[in-house]
Amino acid sequence: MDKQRLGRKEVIALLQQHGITPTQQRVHIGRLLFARDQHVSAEQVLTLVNEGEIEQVSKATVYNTLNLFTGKGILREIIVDPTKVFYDSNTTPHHHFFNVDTGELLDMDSGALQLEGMPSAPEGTVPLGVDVIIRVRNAPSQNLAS
Amino acid sequence: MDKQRLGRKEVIALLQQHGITPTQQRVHIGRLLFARDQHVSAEQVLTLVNEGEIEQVSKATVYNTLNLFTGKGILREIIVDPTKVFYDSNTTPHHHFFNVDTGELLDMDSGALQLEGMPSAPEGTVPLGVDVIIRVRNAPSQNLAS
DNA sequence: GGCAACAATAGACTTATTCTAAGACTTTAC
DNA sequence: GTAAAGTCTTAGAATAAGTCTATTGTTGCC
Repeated sequence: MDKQRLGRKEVIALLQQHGITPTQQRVHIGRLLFARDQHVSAEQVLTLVNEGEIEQVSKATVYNTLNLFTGKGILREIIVDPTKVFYDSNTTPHHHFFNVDTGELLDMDSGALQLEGMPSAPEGTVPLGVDVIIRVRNAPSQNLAS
Repeated sequence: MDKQRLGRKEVIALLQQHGITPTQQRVHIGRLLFARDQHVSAEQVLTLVNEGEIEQVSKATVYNTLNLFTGKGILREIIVDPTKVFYDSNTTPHHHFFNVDTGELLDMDSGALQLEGMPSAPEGTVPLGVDVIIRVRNAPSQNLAS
């Protein structure tokens, strides 16, 4: 996980476009998140954001901000690990591999998987989105020494 | 959630077929779970299993048993709700709707949704299964009073 | 019957996330 | 510029799902 950053201006613009007041800490968090497509947990964000920097952000604010961004649609929640939530800074439609051995989450080549014959949502509900997760496990180590 | 039950004999046979020693509490839990296809949380199982009965099962045993059944393939874990894990007593391939407003989990008509062009698992991993979840929310109440 | 292996238990513990109550910052009105 | 109102942030307490530990109970086997 490198420490690449986005410019403040771009992040501020992004937040404002989505009706989010760009406070210092939100911009700070946003700069880390939106630097590139990535999967992070709240704890990782908390660590990154306070890494040897002057600006400190509290745990509560990290959680508030991640939830706010998710609600506004600029971040996507991924629920695959029973012990914690991941956040994906890529909100375009795509799917994931989840390695249950390592806890790693990987993007699937977009376009690789097509869904055919999507059923309509149950009575009285409207669809929010589709999550497809292919659960994988480390291959048993056979002939790894070739 | 009604209290329908399966016969002890059938559950014992099922457990033994999967190499599980059929102890009293495992059979008790199994009778509730396998009475029909359903989605339950560990807490629900704990409540059900101790509902006005003589036989009591501890929390630790409920968790141990659910994990054991999942490992042996007679129960399926469904991770959709960030606050808890659901267990599905229907282990045949099928997908789900998840209502984020109510926390309800519904089966999707099997065969409704087809996956085309499944990509291969990443290097060094083997696939375990595919989870498809359509997230829905309660429809905003327009013209409900017709 | 006695023993070894396995299973169940109560309750303490862990950990991600949320809540609470207080203080700090911003904005607007004047 | 100042004050009131509203919005954010914060530390730390609270919550709750799930796991662990150390002990006791069960079961099959000779």
